[in-house]
Amino acid sequence: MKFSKDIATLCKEHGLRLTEPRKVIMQVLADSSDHPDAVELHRRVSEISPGVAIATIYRTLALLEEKGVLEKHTFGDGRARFESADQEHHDHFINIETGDVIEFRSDEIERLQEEIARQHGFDIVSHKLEIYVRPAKKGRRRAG
Amino acid sequence: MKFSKDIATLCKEHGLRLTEPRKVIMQVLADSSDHPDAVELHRRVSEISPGVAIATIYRTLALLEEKGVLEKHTFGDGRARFESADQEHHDHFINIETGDVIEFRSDEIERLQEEIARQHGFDIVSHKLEIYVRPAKKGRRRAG
DNA sequence: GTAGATGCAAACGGTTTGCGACAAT
DNA sequence: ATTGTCGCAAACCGTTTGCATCTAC
Repeated sequence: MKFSKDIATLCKEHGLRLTEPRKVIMQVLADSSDHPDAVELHRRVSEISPGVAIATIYRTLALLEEKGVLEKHTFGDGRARFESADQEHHDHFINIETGDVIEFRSDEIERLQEEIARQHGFDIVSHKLEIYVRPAKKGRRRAG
Repeated sequence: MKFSKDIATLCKEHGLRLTEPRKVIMQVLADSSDHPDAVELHRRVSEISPGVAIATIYRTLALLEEKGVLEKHTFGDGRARFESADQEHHDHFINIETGDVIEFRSDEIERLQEEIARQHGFDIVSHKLEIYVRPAKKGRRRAG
């Protein structure tokens, strides 16, 4: 996950103290290429800094979301996942066989959404498109 | 909410006993034009049949989902909501000012999703598009 | 009569919070 | 020194489950 600025700068800019738990949590996020949930994040953080409480993970994530640094997503399974908010908006494929989350973007879909919302008399505040997929298997006829 | 068949028939067809709680739960669902969550459903059921436990609500909903009679949705707030599964697929607007859920359908968006999934080497299993909206207010400059 | 369904209460899993201790500024 | 942050444990909320009882078939 890529942040717009380095960790110390992000904290300073948002009036957050640069504490050890925060450094580790943000570093782990920065080093993650997937979308870990809080419990998985806690596991990874604990490998580096065993004392960090899961409450601190949640508080830090909530804080970073509040500051607009992270975006929260909930992909059906009840657990929240986070990603950097400074990226361009995108949607997600969720590979139901592996749990992997893959990002994609379609300007055409974005545009259609705007159009449909307008037709219904709405302004879009945000949206979420999740496509649950499995790897394409040509000629596949039954589940295997 | 409209079911494809009457309640007795639905139960019989799926090997479910036609019990009093089930009759009431399904009747309340049939009479609902919105998408109540389990707790709200329990509240409505309790007005008619005060003895029904919330566990029975959950069990009945899970059973009906399993039998393909209902579809489960989770709109961000953590609570599951249900709708009849025999309708044509559609997506949802969620009015963030009122909590109302409005259904819509766009064949064009459906088609684009298929196309993009194919480009990524995926088969779509299901998908979920939720557009969080507020009523359009022309010239609106600040929140009110 | 029997298996399935129910009510109750306790358990669950993810998340949040109150509190006193602690440490970044 | 001040105030934000921390770890801990308990609370929370929606949901699920074990168990004894009940009831539709």
